[in-house]
Amino acid sequence: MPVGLEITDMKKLDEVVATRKQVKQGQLLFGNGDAFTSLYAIRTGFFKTCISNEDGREQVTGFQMAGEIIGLDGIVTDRHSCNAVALEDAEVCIMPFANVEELSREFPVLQRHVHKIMSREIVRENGMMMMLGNMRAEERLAAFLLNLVQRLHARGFSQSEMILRMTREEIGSYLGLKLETISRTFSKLSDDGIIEVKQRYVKILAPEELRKIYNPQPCQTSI
Amino acid sequence: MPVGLEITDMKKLDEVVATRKQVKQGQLLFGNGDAFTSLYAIRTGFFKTCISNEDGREQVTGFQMAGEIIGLDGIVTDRHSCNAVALEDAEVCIMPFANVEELSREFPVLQRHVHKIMSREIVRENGMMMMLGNMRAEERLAAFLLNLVQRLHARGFSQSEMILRMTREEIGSYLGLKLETISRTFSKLSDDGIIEVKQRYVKILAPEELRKIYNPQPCQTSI
DNA sequence: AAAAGTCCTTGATATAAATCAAACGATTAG
DNA sequence: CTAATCGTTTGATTTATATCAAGGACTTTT
Repeated sequence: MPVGLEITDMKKLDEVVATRKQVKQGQLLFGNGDAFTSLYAIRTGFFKTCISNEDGREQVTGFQMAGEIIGLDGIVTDRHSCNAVALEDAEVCIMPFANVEELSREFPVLQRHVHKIMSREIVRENGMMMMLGNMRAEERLAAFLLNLVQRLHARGFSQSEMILRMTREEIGSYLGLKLETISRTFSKLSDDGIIEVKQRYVKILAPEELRKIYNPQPCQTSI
Repeated sequence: MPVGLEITDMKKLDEVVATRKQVKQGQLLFGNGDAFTSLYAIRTGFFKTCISNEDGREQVTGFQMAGEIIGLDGIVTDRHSCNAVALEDAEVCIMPFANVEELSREFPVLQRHVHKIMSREIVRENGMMMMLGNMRAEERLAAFLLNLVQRLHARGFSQSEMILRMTREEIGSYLGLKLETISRTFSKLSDDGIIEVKQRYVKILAPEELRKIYNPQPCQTSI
């Protein structure tokens, strides 16, 4: 799971911000099929993005927090292809994409910045494909927790404790697992003394152990 | 799996093309860690992109054919984070990214085009997350075959027959399955009269059946 | 404070896919 | 032409996770 310090994103994009918008917990910022007009920089709060199948299966494609940009999925077809749902009361800056493009033509630094944001998302999703295609439940959850706490730490929060904003079911959807498996894996990590879990509260007791689970040593082969 | 007619990509980007490059089957166009300088438009041939873990697990992140653009992963860190391997002798146009950005500032149409290419890749990877997180082996292979034949058809090839450029193992890596499962699933689809398979040759006999597997009807609930 | 609704945990069992193993077919090298 | 290699198929068995089921914990409503 690639990580980036997106916390400075907002600063550089301040100039293109037109207005702000409040989104209450549980509300949609945008939904599948909505016309695409703007990117959104999260100021406060926490979002999930998810897509759903014709037959109703849902896949969470990401969790986003302050300083991160959502809405990039809409550029290609001029319609959004996912739902962005606030998992807690949130505020976003609306950045009309026409403005972003206009200013990007004027300021190469902004242009490069926009390209990096999109490339970062591509690389993040490459990492997700590796997780979903190759890793076991424990590895996926370890990677998820490390990524989440790293991003929170970059925003000034603890590097070991956090309050999850999402349910076990949402974590499971993101990681390609069922909620029972998430729960069992939390319990396993807790039993092993690697984390402490109490509902939405998670404390990482042994970050090195967690990293080892995520990056297991290859088996030593003789000669 | 989202699809797009990327066949026109090259035309619009013709102006930024500096030079061409031949890549022999099995050779790397670029590799993980290489400095990022350029995007590449495939003129002829077929590529895979893949990433690998510290412990050696490999994940194929995409298969690319004529008209498609590779190298977007390198923008964010100025280094490539995946390997691009030619699965058959290929020729690419090298598009130095500095040129792409310069001309994008000059021509809004090109700027929009570049943004759409990146957004399309993000949306494609969202679809892959849905596949890897939610679908069964048969559904994944059906989606894969439909996507592949659709892209080939957009390039003037048959809409029912194709020669696969990749091994069962590479398909498996892409779809998060083992090669034996790919082989068994091919056999299953063949036994069901939906496709005809003979090594790398695949013919789709019942495209509607294949689409039904990909998009299974939700169970009819009473009332 | 009781009731209702979510969300979470844990146990028992089922299942899809992985793994292990062997043989087969196609292609390449000698 | 034969051997060797690589990719593929198929069978037997194992395993990780899903599914089904029940109860527990917290939160909100009344």
